[in-house]
Amino acid sequence: MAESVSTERFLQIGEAAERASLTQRTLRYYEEKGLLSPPTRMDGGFRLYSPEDMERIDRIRQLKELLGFSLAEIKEMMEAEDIRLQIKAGWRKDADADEKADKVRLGREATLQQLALIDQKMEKMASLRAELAERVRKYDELLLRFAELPESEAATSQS
Amino acid sequence: MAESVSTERFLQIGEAAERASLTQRTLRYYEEKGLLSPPTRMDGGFRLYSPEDMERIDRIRQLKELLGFSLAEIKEMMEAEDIRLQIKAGWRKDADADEKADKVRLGREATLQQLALIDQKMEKMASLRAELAERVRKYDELLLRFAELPESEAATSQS
DNA sequence: AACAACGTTAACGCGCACGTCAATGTTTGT
DNA sequence: ACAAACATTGACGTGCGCGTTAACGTTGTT
Repeated sequence: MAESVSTERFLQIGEAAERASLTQRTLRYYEEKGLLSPPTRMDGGFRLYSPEDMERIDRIRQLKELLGFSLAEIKEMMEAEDIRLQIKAGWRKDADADEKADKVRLGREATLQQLALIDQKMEKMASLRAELAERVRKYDELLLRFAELPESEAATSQS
Repeated sequence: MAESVSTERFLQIGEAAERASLTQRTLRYYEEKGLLSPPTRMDGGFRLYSPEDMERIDRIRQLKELLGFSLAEIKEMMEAEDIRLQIKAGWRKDADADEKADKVRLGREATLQQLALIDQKMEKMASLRAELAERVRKYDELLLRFAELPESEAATSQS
């Protein structure tokens, strides 16, 4: 009844996949590609995903779907996540304060990098958005002119 | 010296590709897939891209790189662009005012759809951004505590 | 002990979005 | 008239991100 890995909150691949809205194949694939560190296993060899694993999986999904990064790119970017999860998991007792501070600084830097990327992308999106909004304005303008001159030739427009 | 298609502002595939930061293969591929309507040709068969074609190509690039849509999705979305370019190119004289207004309405609707998609994506990005910013805040907090307690065990943090 | 439900690895397959020849034709400068 | 630069249409190749199938082992329930 009691497993070695404190069964609470650990999911095996079926539920993990479902909760993450991914397939089992995808989770195994991410592991193959080194995006996910090999999860703990049950005695029989079944994968057990920790809550931290689940967080990480979610982050991967966001980076991929939202920002459209390739798995290779994401692997690079996950440096920040790695450090954060290490910190959350509690410090190694063999590390002294200076070492810890260095890690935190690294995590901070990597996160700032990601923020910069996001800001860049949001800027471009905002400008695309503005362009489209302006376009709608022009459509509305045209429609108004149709409404005003019901039966005449409503100006063959240019710009 | 003078070509049939008023050579001004028309680019052949080499320059077109370079200006769009795409390859010639990609332009031909987009044409194959119906994302680009067959451009005009020189007498020898060389493709000539109009400024409108170039606009369209740029829009495709934006939708793909910025928003991460597949070419199939983009093809659907380009309905709006098609209508807009038809309008810019001047109305067909065989269409009456009602028909024109309908077209404009269609273009408007399609553009609004795209706006909605962008807004959706921007919202999600903003929330990811907030999450990362908060994370940086926590890093800074941690670093402050390291600075305050120079040599003691600086709290094995939890959340 | 049996059986369904769930998991494992390994291997092949597939659609997308092009890359990369190869063989050939066109345009342009001299 | 000829070469160098540029283009054309196939056709096959490629990397990514998984899907799918096969053969087999584990877990939980009855």
